[in-house]
Amino acid sequence: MKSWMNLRSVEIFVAAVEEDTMSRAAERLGLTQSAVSQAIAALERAMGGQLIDRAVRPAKLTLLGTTFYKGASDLLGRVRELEQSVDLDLNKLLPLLRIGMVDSFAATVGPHLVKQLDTIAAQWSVMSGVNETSIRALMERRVDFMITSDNSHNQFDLIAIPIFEEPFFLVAPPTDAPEEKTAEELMMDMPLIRYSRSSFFGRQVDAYLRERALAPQHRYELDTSDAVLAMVSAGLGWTIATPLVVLKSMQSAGNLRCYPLNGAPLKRKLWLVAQHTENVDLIERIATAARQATIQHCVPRILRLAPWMQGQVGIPDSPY
Amino acid sequence: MKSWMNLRSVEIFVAAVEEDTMSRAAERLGLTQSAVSQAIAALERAMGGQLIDRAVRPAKLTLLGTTFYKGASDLLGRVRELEQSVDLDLNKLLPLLRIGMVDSFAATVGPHLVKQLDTIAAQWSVMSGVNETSIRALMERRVDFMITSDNSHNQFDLIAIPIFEEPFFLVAPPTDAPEEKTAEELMMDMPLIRYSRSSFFGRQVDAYLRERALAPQHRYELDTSDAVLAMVSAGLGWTIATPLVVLKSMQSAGNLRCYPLNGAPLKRKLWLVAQHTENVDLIERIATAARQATIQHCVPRILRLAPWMQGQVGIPDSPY
DNA sequence: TTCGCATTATTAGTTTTACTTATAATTATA
DNA sequence: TATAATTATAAGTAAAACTAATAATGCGAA
Repeated sequence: MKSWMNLRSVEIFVAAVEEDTMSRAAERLGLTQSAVSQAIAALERAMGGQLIDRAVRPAKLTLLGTTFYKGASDLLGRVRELEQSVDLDLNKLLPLLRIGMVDSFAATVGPHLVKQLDTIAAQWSVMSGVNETSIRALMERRVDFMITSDNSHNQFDLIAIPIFEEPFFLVAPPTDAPEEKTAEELMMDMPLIRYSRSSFFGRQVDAYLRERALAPQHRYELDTSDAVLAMVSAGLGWTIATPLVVLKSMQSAGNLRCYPLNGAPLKRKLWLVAQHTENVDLIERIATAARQATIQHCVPRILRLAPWMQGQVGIPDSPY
Repeated sequence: MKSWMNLRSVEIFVAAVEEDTMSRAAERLGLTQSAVSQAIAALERAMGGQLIDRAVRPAKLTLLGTTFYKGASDLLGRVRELEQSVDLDLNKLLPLLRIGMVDSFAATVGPHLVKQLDTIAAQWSVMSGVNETSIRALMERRVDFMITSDNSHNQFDLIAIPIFEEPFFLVAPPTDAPEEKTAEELMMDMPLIRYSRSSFFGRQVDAYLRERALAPQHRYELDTSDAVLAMVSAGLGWTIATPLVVLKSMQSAGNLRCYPLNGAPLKRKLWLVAQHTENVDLIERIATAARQATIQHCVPRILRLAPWMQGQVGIPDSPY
């Protein structure tokens, strides 16, 4: 059960193969020739077969040696990778940092986040298209980090840190009628302005409505949240949105009214997602900055917009 | 430069994560709780950060711990794989052994090889189609071993052991004329019976002819060597072949005459090819058996057929 | 709070392993 | 056959991995 292999002797053997002689391997590793000889002999004893044919000079690898060398040097490569992933010097500038963000986040928190982290990378590439914020972009290494609500990260081998949580709510045009209507009444009165189902956001909203058995008439379907909110603002109907989305579209949307949805609140969670080979300090630093920037620059504006949301927006609990 | 990682402490950490507590990990590894505690503390010191958050109970992994755990358990998996590739108990039967062979080998040496190795596997799958003897079949793991002349193994990460080497020669129908003709005269007198270019063998012959600037008329092209030799035997032309191919087609081909080719002899090398993760003892045992079977059962027949070939057929030097 | 329980940390001593120095043995080459 | 280069072996030392025993910590219950 206990494995006989240890990295030190594997490293010594690989050095011996690569340097062609044990003596040179010893030099490279800062050891005596004797140590190398003993380490390789021990390896051979452990695996029960010769790795090196010493009956000829220069010594040649046996078949066992050849196969083992391939696997071993591959293994050492992975060890180096794992080591690097836990100690990267963050005082040095990264040459390039590629990060994807859902567009509502990119337009609201994004600038503050980049400003705060400016010193960690010489060059930034911030992408906010739908394609660049799907887990696929991360898997295909088009981006290194991602702030997204796509929660399919748990199906893959990725690190995901919760950054921000915000409720969905109902957005309607301002009424001139003095009496307040409830969310339900509004939903009956006017048509739904829909998001395109090609976005994760749109599918999330659809799922919510289906779950509630709400099948409102929908004559309008648009593929950017700006356009959706502009329609609402023009009095053409209502929609479902989250604070960041509304914040982003403030200019184009003008005046809007926000109503809480009844029942258990549907929330959207934004995650910082990264490959698990990514350096940990770096992940943590980005996560911290993203949380801070959101709290500092957006939460106050959100609460001004809809005070009843107090306690519903914020940072979700850490999962690990 | 020298890496701080060692497999033992990685193993201990992984056990601790998987068993949830250090005490249980100690039990699983047959250690004291103290050893586990110390090993993990040492790891944390080496990488300069906490892996486990002990301020809460049950203890939770930190982010660093989470990322490290993923990489670490992956690494351990690869270590086990590497270990297994060098110690497989050949006294136990393999459940299934899939081996591809070029058809001339399968038909001549094949049966003797299988007979000799019968005890190593419970079930055999011997494949000799063109597709099953190309390196691709090995890369796609449709077969575990392969005896082939396809030499593209050096482009991939494969083990290749030379098994047998044999010269190409000219095959012509028996003449009734008492005077001996030279190979060149024969090639001028009669048409070439060609192998289909879809086989590796056919392409090899084509390359040879092109290199020699030989562009003989070829009216016949056939896709099995049996058919080619049957044509030759029927007096329709000449072809180029190797001993094993002729041996294989003896029955269908009847009487044939073999002439050496002039100039540097073109040889075909047969290799035993396998993934380098394959067990070494197994590779070596198959290679040895294949060589023996060829020498014992085919070389004598070849030399009876063409005594001048003495010294040109045999086992090439070992490369490692 | 205070106690008991479960877990982890620390200390000191022991065993094992990794390494060095010095010397012997092996192989290739002149 | 000597000699140059390389590898192996023996004996001793330093470092590490581990154990046993005990102390410290966090949690839940009275």
